Amino acid sequence: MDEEAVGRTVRLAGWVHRRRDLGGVVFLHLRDRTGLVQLAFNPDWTPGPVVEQLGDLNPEDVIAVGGRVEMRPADAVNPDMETGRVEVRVEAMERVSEAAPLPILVAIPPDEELPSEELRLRHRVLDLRRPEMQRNFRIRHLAANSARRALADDGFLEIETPFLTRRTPEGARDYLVPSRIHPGEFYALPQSPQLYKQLLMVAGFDRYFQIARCLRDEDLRADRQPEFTQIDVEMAFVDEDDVFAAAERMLARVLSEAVGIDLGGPVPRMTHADALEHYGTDKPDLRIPWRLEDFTDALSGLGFGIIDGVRDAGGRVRGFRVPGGAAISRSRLDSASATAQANGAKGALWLKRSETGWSGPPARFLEGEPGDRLAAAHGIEPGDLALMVAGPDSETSPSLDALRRTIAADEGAVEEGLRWTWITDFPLFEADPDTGMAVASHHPFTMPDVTEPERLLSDPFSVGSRAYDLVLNGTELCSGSIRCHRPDLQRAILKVLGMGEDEIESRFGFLLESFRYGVPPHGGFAMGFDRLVAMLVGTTSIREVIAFPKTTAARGLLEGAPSPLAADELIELGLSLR
RNA sequence: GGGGCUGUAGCUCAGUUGGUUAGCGUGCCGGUCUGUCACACCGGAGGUCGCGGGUUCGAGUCCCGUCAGCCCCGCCA
Repeated sequence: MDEEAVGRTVRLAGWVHRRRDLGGVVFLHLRDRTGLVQLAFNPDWTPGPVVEQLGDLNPEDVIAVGGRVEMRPADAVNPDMETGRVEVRVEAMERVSEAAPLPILVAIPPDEELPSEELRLRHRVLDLRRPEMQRNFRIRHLAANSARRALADDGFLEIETPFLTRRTPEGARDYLVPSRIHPGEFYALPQSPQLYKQLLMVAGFDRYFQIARCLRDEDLRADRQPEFTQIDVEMAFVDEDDVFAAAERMLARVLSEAVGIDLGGPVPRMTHADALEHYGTDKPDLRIPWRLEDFTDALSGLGFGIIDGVRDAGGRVRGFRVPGGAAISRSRLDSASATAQANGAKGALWLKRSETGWSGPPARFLEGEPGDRLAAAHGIEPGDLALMVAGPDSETSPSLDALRRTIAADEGAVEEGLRWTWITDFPLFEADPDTGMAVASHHPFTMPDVTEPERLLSDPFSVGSRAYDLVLNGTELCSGSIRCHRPDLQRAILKVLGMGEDEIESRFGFLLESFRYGVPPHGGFAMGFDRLVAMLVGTTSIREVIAFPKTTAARGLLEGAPSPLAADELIELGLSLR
């Protein structure tokens, strides 16, 4: 609908977005998925009955009109509107459907806040009509299409896997489906197609992908929904370089075709150990220029009891320099200390350097040479702040990660743009903090970086893995690994995780059995599609890119899910409630 | 499971140390207006202050509980 249509007689249908009744002449914005266009009603070209009917029109009525596309008068052009140079001079109109008064507005004035998310979800069909939401889902569609085409062009085959699956108690809680035919037995909805895609590799499908729904019965967040979508990819006869290249080819195409962004060359890599050392987290936000440093040498042995005590206990003083941060107020530093405590540390230490000297808790130990040494070793200039946490790395890392992110956000130190990185060389196992038991740091089907099963059993925590994550701006977007295709290593891994022979057989026997008949080395990844799209449209809540999301209490407000079952329905399923 | 924020008209919000009749904007209804685009102007209707209990002469305001939404921790291989 633009200049090229001028002079044409058209028939348009859509929703009444907004109406401006000037008495003799009436303007109306008609809206559909493609946008807005102005309808002009004027007694000079609009029949009387149509003009009369206009008075009854409500916002969100569905109407169909016939008329002629014309240029607007020069002084009535709206440069803010895509179709603002033209209008449709209406000669006929039909009111197709009448809209009741709206619980929430679709045409929200520019200075008005959005309705509460509760109301937006309850009246989702109205919320989704807003042009912003229409744009989100157009981008989601483009991204899915690009990913599918990119993978297909790369030789991947799209194959579907079951929704009704066997429960695998590792990992997240499963959503369960009672079997009517087998009372007392349950299907599990898949947390991911992990095992099936490995079976497809054994089945000879070389390169598989699926845009797959995954379901996990865990507590929710802005970036976590009970059902979410992954671009699930697996390939045989590959190493990490092959997987990264495939992921990057797909990503480059999605970014370029959906939103016109350039991925910008190969994604850099960082080891898990380096990420923890320099950023305190395995998903660093590289838009923040500050890196963690070890201040232990510069600050210990000066008589500051806290620091010397931590050092003697094997801990370190780590922190980061905030250029110009000396201007940060005492109260904000106090709240920084609270942030550190909320993340497991005893508190945060701070030091400000001015032209005349140091201030902050350790300042009195820094008179003269020690202060100069500190400044030189860590590049601390007058006007800078150093924010530090003392303790074991297990406490300082999460605290410093939180501090680095909150202070950077406060100070406007988060740079624009997209900063991607692969995180590699994860440990195979982590110790459960409560029980000390080994748990898989990625998942139990990851290839260890050792070849002897004995090494796994004797010293599991020293074993590395061939797992990797793709991190964007501090968000884990994608995760994967080269899989363990050796039955002996796989059994050893499951043993380390605390399973006996019988349990291994009953839960994963089908996988290990398949490995007996010729299994190709394989690996892959799963990319969080909702998070990717959220990033593409510029939001952090994946509810903005899911048409009908659940609330944080896992309810569907629109349809009213979940809902109770009647007694006879329970009986048919062989269930009774406590 | 834990912590925090929010809940007042259809919607977005204000509401002072507890005090008389709870307000602005928008939407809705009625009216005027022939080039608007958040049209403008005039008039009107609209309230279980989330719900329950308590303190008080008196509670939107204070206390306890509860429900809902959101954010975070735990959890999410």
